[in-house]
Amino acid sequence: MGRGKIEIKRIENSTNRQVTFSRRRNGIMKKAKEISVLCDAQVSLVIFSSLGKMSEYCSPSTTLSKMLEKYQQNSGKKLWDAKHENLSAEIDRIKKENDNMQIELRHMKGEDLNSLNPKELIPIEEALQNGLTSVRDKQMNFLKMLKRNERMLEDENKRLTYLLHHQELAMEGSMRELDISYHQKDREYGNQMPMAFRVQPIQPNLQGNK
Amino acid sequence: MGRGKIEIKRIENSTNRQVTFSRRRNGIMKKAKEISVLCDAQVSLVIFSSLGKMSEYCSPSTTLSKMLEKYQQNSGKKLWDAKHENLSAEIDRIKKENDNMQIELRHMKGEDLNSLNPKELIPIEEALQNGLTSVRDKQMNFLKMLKRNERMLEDENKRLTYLLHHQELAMEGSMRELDISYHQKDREYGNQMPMAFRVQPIQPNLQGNK
DNA sequence: AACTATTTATAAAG
DNA sequence: TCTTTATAAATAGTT
Repeated sequence: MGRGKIEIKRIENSTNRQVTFSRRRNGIMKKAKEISVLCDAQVSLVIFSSLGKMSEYCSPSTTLSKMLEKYQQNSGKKLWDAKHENLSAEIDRIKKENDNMQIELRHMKGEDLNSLNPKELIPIEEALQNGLTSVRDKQMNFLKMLKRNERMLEDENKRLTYLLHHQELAMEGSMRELDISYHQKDREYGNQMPMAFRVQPIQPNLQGNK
Repeated sequence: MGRGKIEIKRIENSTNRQVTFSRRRNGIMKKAKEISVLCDAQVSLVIFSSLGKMSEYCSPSTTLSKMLEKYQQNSGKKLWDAKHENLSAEIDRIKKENDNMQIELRHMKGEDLNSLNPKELIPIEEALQNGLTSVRDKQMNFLKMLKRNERMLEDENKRLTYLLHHQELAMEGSMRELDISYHQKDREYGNQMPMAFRVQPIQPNLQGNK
C-alpha cells in the first residue's frame, strides 16, 4: 500500500525506518481504536520503538491492569506472580525468624519454660546471668560517673563560696568609701550590686545521689 | 476500505460484528507483526472479543512480562504493584517488629547497652531478674523432682532387698530338705532357681512421678 | 469462506 | 516533519 510494494523485513535505512514506524504506529493505533468501537472489543496495545519510545493504547472500557488480570485467567500464564511469590517467600522467612526470636525472648523473660527440659534451661540461665552482669556493670559505671560528677560539683561549690565570701568582704570595704548621699539613694531602689555577683542557691542535682 | 464506507461506531448486528471482528483482528495482528519486523519495534497486543475470546501478539524479541516491566518504568504507572505494595508493606511491618525484638533481645543479652541511659536500664534489669528467677525456679522444680524420684527409688530398693533376703532364707530352708543326690546334680548345671525369683536391677524411672 | 468494489493505509517523492 | 500521490493492502458487503 504505497508507491511500491515492500518486503516485510527490517528497514535498514534508519531514517526510513523511523518514518515508517511513525506512520504504521499511527495506523495500528487507529485500527485498535476502530476494532474497539466497531466490535465492542477490549484491546491493549503497547509499542516500543527501536529507540525505546513507548506508545500505548487501551480500550476506554477497561484498563491495562484489568486486561492483564483477564489475560492471566485466560491463558493460565503468570505475568507477575513470580515476583509475588518471591515476596511471599520473603514474608514467610521473616515471620519464621520473628517467631524464633519471640520464643527466645519469651524464654529470656521466664515465660513458656514448661516446654523446656533441664538441659535447655542452662544456656538460658547463662545468658540471663551474663545479661544481668552486663546491665549491672553498666549501671555501676553510671553510678560512678554520677558520683564523680557530684564530687566535682561540690568542689566547685566550695571554691565559688570561698570566692564569693572574699568578694563580699571587698565590696563592703569599697562601699564604706562611697559618698553617703549616693548610698542613701541606692537603698531606695534596692541593692544595685551586679547580678553576676549575687548569691544564687545551687541548682539541686536531683539525679545525683551519693 | 470495502464496498462502502462505514461509520466508526458499534456494529449492532451481532453476526456482522463477529465477522468484522475476526477480519479486523487478523488485520491488526498482521500490522503488529509487520511493524515489529520492519521497524525493529517491540509490540504487545492483547484483544478480547465481546464474547471474551482472547487473542494475543507479542514481538518475538521480547515477552509480555518484559514489555510490562518496561511499561511501568516508562510510564511510572503501576500495573500490579497495588498487590505488591500490600505485601511490601507487610514485609516492612514485620521487619520493623523484627528489628525491635532484635534490639530487645540484644539488650537482654547485655549487648548494645551504650545507647541506653540509666532509666532505660532499670526495666531491663528487672526483666532479667524476673527471667532468672523463673528459670531458677524451674530448675529448682526439676531438682526437687529428681530428688523425690531418687528417694522413691531408694525406698523401692530397700523393699526389694528386704524381700530378696527373705526369699533367700526361704529357699535355703527348702533346699536343705531336698535329696542330696539331686542337690549334687543341680550344682553341676548351676542355680536352677526360677527366673521370676532372680534379682533384677531396677529399671530407673527417670520421668519419675508417683 | 470467497469474491470484489471500494476505502484505507502508506511508500516514495516533494 | 508535513503533504501529495500512486499504489498496495484491508475490508464491507455480497454470494
